[in-house]
Amino acid sequence: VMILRSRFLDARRKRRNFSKQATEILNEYFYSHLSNPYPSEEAKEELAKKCSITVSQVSNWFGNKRIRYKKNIGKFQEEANLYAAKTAVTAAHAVAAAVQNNQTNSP
Amino acid sequence: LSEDKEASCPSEASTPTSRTFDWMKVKRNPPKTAKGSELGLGAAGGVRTNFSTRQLTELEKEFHFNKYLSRARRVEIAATLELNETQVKIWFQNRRMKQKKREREGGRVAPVPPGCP
DNA sequence: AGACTATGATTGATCGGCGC
DNA sequence: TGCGCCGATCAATCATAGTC
Repeated sequence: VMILRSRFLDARRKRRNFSKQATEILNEYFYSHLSNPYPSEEAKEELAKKCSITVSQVSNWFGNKRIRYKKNIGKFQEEANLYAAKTAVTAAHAVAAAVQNNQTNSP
Repeated sequence: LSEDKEASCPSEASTPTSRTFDWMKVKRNPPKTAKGSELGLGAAGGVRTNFSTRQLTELEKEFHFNKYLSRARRVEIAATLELNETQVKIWFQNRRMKQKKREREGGRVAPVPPGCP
């Protein structure tokens, strides 16, 4: 197998990391759906659009993320808490906004 | 539509985050690539087989001729390339999916890489 | 510069569902 | 009851990008 992996055909493998924000969006979805991180085809399309990447890349990202996450959950603990807190803040803002609406719409 | 809440029965106590959900426990059965008996070679099953360049070239050539294989053709190719009929079948299966994927998102721009040389 | 790690892509093979 | 296929996923690996 030391046989030269004539993968020179995979020149397209010239990988480029996703933008910081794209990774941010993907991680946000992943950790806010940690109980079932399997986005539907529609969700993948939406994420792809937001991240400016292809649906396949979104699939690859989740595939790699799931495997690597369960391979070493501890290694992602910090990251998990970070995004958990982030979504909590977002939720808090939503609640605050809802309250505001309530006060202004139904006095 | 309500979202998925408790998709399963995670393990016992733990922090709100990082509970062990069922998807994290999923384990695939090892490949059963054992060809007949394989007494002589140690290419036993349980391991992902690496197709040689020759095998891939032949399979690719055949694929261009037929996207789908007949039973007879499959037997022929499997014998010629020293692979299981299942491996040949699966290869074509995967190859078709790969083709579909390339067609699906293949029609895009990018023929001109701006600054490179 | 070199070693080590993070990460996107590839791919042989599995899983569940469908049709015959 | 079994087989081939599809679509999604797994899991191991490849090759490169990033960090130290």
